[in-house]
Amino acid sequence: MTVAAPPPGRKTSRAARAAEPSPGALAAALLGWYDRHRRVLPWRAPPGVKADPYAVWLSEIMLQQTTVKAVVPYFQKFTAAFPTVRDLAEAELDSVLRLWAGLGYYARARNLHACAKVLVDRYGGVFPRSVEELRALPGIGAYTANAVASIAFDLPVVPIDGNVERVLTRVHAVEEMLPAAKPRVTALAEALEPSDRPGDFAQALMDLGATICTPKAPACVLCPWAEPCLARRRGDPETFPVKAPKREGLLRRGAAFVAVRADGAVLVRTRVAEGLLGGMTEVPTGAWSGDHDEATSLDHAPDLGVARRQWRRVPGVVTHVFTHFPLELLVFVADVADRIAAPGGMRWIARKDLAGEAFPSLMRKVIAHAGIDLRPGEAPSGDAPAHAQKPDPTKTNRRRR
DNA sequence: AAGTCGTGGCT
DNA sequence: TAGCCAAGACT
Repeated sequence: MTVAAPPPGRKTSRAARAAEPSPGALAAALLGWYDRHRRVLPWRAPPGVKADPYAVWLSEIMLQQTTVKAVVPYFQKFTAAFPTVRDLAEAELDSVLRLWAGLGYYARARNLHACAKVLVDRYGGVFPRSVEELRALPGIGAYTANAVASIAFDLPVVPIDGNVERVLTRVHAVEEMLPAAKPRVTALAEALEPSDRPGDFAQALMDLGATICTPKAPACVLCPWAEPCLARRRGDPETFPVKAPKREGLLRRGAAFVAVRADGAVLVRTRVAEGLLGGMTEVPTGAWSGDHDEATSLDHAPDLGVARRQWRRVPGVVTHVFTHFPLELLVFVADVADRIAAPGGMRWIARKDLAGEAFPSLMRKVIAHAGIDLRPGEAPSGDAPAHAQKPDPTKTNRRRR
């Protein structure tokens, strides 16, 4: 199946074109590479062993727009806490969100839980074995349906993710812009699908994209598809895939309020179930807007019946970048008495329970900026209030100049 | 169908 | 450093 490398500075000759490997040969080369270089991942079954649909599904949901490195510890936590789909279905949503906290895209956790319930209620806890039924489940789109179908059930379908798009647009030098080129990429993938080992083929394509055909500085010399790859022949593999430039979001600002009781408890509330950080825990904040007025920040403080001057501004600002907008939060801290009641819709969280709360990363930054260490087993010792600790300069963004 | 939806690691 | 972007889904 090996094709002679074209001479340097070549034009694609008729002979070279005629010698292009067949789809079957390409698939065989990729599977051979996979057998030698497949990654060992916690959710991946050893060679020759059937994959566990639950592990495949859980990992695929976690891996949506998320790196393997970030997912691994979460996958471990989830499988330990919820060994089966039924365990997950029977859990409270809040306990799922607490375990998911920090991984981002929290709709995935809500849909994960909803999906587990449907699987138990309607499928007896057994994953359906068709793409159509999988696709109809909460949180499972075209990609994940194909991923589960191929990896867990060896159905002959190809999940098209960012890796596969990159590999195929490079091999074929697809100049059409994504996502417009998506149908073409799908066709290219389907043309390569081998009659056997669909699950390995899918994973091989993704491993190739993740370890060899990387966005920057692809390791073409190690690639099983180096010779037929048109992008490599052209010498500019990094230019593929062609994507439309995305415009940046506008900066939003706001104020966050960390009320700390004498016993160390912190005032929090739960965000609405849908939308940004839906269902997650937060300290009270004012609105996040492009025209936040610092002078009136305290107007948005929770009503604890304390004087305005009890709120002291922590120097610096917490910055956070969401996918579609950057955010700057001023942080105010107030020490209040133990007897102060939580305003409606809010509650006090004991110091020892802070680490386990469903705080998204943004809120962990805010709380850390306020001088509170969320790490479990790090209760403040002695007289100094927890928030009197010096803010960690590595996690705090002081205003420059 | 284009906008919404997180986060951290990498270059 | 400042952008880029990772095994996308949903509306």
